[in-house]
Amino acid sequence: MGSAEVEPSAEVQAHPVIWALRRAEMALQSVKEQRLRPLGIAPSHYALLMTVHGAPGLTGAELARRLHVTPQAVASLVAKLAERGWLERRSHSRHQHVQELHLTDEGRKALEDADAEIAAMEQRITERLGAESADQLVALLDAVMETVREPQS
Amino acid sequence: MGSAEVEPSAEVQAHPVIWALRRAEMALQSVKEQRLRPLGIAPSHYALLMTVHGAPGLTGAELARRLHVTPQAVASLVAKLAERGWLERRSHSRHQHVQELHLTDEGRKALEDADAEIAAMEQRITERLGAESADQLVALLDAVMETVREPQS
DNA sequence: GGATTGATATCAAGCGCTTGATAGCGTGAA
DNA sequence: TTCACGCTATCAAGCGCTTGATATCAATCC
Repeated sequence: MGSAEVEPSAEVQAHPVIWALRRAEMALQSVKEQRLRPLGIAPSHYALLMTVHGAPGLTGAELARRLHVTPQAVASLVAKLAERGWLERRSHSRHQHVQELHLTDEGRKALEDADAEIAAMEQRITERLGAESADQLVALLDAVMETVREPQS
Repeated sequence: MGSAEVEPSAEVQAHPVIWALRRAEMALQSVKEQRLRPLGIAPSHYALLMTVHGAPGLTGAELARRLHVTPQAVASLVAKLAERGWLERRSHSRHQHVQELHLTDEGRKALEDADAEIAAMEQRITERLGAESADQLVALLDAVMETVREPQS
């Protein structure tokens, strides 16, 4: 126990923003996984369920685009979640071999439980930072994302 | 091409900080990989080389702890980099089966090239945000990390 | 001194994702 | 009508990492 909490200091000092971002995100993902594990839900499951919840009737391909993974990865995830009875595949009216994805009632319940955990994390962060700083953090992160995606100088 | 740039809006709205952080980090990692690819260096290679550079003579196990991966993953990486002639394994004086890791001159050169790319990213971000905001972003990210790691309320 | 503990490295198997390739089907141009 | 194109899903193989288990050796305890 007691993770050593060491870091590649040379890199941290050289590129503080990039490393602060990576460290924070890794910590966030790690805690997310710990909180979701008792529910039997992997972070990828949560992301998938959340996306289907926000856009019922999605196809696997569209889901893959939104999650930034390949259609094969989505197919594998969907198969597992469907087998658990959390997700339902209905064939599209026009295109029969296209599958529209919908949450089942059980799926909605599971998502609700998972989302409560994530919401608690978000709330603790917002409380600690304060609403203003939280908003500012989001704005700064968006700026970083835009900057980084701009064509290289 | 043209990534659709769509997002699971339900989740973004529900947990703005967590998602802004994830989006920004994913964008950062994606660009990092694109910039490193022409050099034949994966992000994991870069992180490993950087860590060995900052602490020459590290063992594989210690390296694994610092990179937050398993010793097996490190061993695989080290084997590849040693085969390329970028990394050298010297057996420890007392413990013969323990390997101390050192960069070769070629390894240092490769790391230099890679680091120039990452440094350029950091610089563009800092220029865009301004020094003050960049410092503030780092502070906010550190606060997020601390908050998230605190024992649950 | 000889057994136990702890840290190292390494072998083996599994998992989740990737790239690559294939097949079905609706749409629009020739 | 027909044929090429685009988007869907899916099969197959590979890769990087994980968990689990094992062997070796220094340090420590009895």
